[in-house]
Amino acid sequence: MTPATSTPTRIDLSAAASDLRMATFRLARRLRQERAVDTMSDGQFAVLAALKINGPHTLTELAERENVTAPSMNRTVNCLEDSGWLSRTADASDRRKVILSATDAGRAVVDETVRRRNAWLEGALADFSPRQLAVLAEAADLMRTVADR
Amino acid sequence: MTPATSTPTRIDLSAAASDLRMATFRLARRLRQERAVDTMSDGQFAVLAALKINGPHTLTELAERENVTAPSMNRTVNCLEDSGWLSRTADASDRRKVILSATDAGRAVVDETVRRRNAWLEGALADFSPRQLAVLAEAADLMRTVADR
DNA sequence: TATTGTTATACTCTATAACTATA
DNA sequence: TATAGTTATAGAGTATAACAATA
Repeated sequence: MTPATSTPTRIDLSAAASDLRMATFRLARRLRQERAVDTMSDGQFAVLAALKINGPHTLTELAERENVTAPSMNRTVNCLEDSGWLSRTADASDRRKVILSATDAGRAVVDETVRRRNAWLEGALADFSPRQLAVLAEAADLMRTVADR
Repeated sequence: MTPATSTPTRIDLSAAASDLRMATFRLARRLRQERAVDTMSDGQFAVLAALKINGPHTLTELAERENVTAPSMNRTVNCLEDSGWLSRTADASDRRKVILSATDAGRAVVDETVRRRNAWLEGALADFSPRQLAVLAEAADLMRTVADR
């Protein structure tokens, strides 16, 4: 805005970056500790949650979304299918393709896992004021923007 | 504290927790991609950074800190030692113990990685307004508070 | 006997290469 | 010939069990 704020802003940028980097790693580490009891692996959960939230996908779509190879995703999908959380159906228009969908049980597992993983953080956030929660909500949005660059 | 406000607050709390948790993991994952040495794994870097920042540790201390078993940490330490980034020295007072320290080269690798991650994040934050940077700065402070619970 | 570090071995996750079926 | 999915096999990383040295 004004010249008086432009120089501090440049200094703040470097400090803000360093602070945000350290805070992000520390919170990620703490959150990882709290979910150590989970039965499903991170990769399996990410796939199941994507299917529940964004609807059915093909194998290649899931592999690209999660940045893994098709054989690796195929193994993850096999595990989820063996557990009854995911089902394969043939694509009528292109018979090379297989449509992957979360089953009712799979959707329930996603909800339950999200609830459990959120529980600790919700407890921690309960001490904060509505204004502080709003700050965190806006920051989360900005962080997602940064991460998707 | 009326029923009219308590219910919306509880809903916001759950959503804020979920958004913050996902944003934190995504940003941490993106930041971890910025490294000084491609051959070093995330686990190896975390150990080396801990030794550089918090000083020498024993094997058991490192294993507990990183939430892995002693044999697993021993393997990580062996890799870092083979690369010349970490050194073992005997503990004079208790000869069962081995003191693990980052070498000069190891400290330099940590510094370079931190520098790269900060530079990348600064570039990403450059698009934001002073108000948005202030939001991120306050959020970083709150996140640190949560992580230290 | 308990603790610290280490080795032996197995399991999980991911990757590359090769194969089958379909477009 | 190219694409979608799958199987075969190998390389990291982590785990449990067993062992050696020291307290």
